[in-house]
Amino acid sequence: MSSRSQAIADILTRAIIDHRLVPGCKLGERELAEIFKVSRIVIRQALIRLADDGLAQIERNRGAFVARPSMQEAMEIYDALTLVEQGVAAQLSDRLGPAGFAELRQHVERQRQAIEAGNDALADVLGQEFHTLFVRLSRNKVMQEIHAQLVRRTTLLRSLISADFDYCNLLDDHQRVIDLLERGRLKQVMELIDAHHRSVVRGYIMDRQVFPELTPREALQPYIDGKIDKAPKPLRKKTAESGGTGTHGHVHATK
Amino acid sequence: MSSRSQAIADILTRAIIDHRLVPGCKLGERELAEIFKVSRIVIRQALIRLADDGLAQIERNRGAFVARPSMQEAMEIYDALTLVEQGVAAQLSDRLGPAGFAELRQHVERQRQAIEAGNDALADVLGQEFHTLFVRLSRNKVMQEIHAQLVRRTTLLRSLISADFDYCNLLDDHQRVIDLLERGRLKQVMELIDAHHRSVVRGYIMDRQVFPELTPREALQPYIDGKIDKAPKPLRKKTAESGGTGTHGHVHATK
DNA sequence: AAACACAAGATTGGATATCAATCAATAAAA
DNA sequence: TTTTATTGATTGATATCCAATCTTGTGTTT
Repeated sequence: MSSRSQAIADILTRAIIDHRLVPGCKLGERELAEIFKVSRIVIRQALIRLADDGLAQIERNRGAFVARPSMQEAMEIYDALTLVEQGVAAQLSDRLGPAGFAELRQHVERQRQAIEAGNDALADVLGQEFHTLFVRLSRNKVMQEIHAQLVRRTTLLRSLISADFDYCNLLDDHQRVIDLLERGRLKQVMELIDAHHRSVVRGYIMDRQVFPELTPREALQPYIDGKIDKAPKPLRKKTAESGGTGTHGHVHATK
Repeated sequence: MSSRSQAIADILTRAIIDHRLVPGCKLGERELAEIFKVSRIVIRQALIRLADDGLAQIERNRGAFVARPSMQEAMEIYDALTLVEQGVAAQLSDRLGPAGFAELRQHVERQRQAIEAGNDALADVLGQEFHTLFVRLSRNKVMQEIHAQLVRRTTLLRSLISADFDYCNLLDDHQRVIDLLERGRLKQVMELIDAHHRSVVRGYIMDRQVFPELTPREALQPYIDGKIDKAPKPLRKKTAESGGTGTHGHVHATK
């Protein structure tokens, strides 16, 4: 079993990517120590890990806060993500066998079903996981870790914006990536990946102010109680109502 | 000023990439605490940072050691580095202006002079820095940090191998990358980057045994005394004598 | 009333001492 | 010689304490 501080860092990470802890939220040592019932030092170690991961920012003598990336940094993160996924696509275009393509298609199918069922939260998660699966097929653990970190940071970014996503578009993109990749159309795949991420960034309107709806204690309690474990269930306020027909749950950017 | 643990992590990182601390070397908390004259807690925090960076490995109840990457991991690191630099090259092929090209050429010229002067250590460092400069020109801080971490890990890898490098070949590669990039030959640039890294990996013969020549105390003392500060001066046992003519310092893999 | 200065309180960064759990290595027994 | 116990050392973690610094609230001055 790994260390306590790592476990706490994992929980904090989950809470952040679940948008239960929003950017700018103070992560006080004493408060967290009480919540997790550990000493302040363990909390500090966890916060160091979060800061190294880009999810928290530690200011000397002021404490740690959930990171509040600038628009500039948001762009850089998406650029980096695009670069990584394009590179992986290039590698996979040579090396990916039928089993790999099958796995990708199966995943897309699962997401399609989630959308049909109107389960936006699940669809959101599956949409993210597609990218993770994509990179995992490269069989490069180092690359996987880099990519996972970037994905976490993009997930954090979503707390800062008031846009939502069009799951169908994203899903179609995934489907097309698979098709193009299988037919060896690498150039088109890479353009699609670029466009895919741009379509996400385009909707970004950074509201510098984010209102925390939960105190850290409220945000973290479910994880401690074990009420939230493996299956990610993001807490997202949907700004547009989710699709009612059950077949095409389009959700568009608001404002 | 940043935290003490960060400063110590930086020193340890420097000591590792300078090959003063070799893979497998035990990083005992008590010992390091005495060396740096801080408490064990600060050391532990520094070690956490190193582990997050992939330079150290923490085993529960056993302590921290300088990372000893497997051959598999070494390959993955180089693959990731190739992927990143190819991606950056693709970005730069659009966006890099004359000033950027001038900066690259100037750097290569400096390395050429170092080689002519027979200063292998400096040439080595400059050779590394070319890659860093290359990525910096992308103006993406997120990407820079990812790349810097990968470079640190490749530098660590060099402690594990008995091969040395042919500076001229690498320098020529750098020169050619610039030329090709300027002429918009992106495809060739990317092939060259791939070949460049492969030529490095090809010489890898991992000796699982590495003999520490310095105790941690000996390895770290110079940094504490401030005798080694900014300019990296790697301590490398050259397995072949450095070029004597002054114009072509070829150094080949041994054994 | 607004601006500034200053003191009190709170928080972080770090030190020290202490304890339990675990690993490593030696010593003892079969 | 192999196996088992014991001992010692190291890590993971806690509690307590202290100094430096930041925040805040108050009071004074203009």
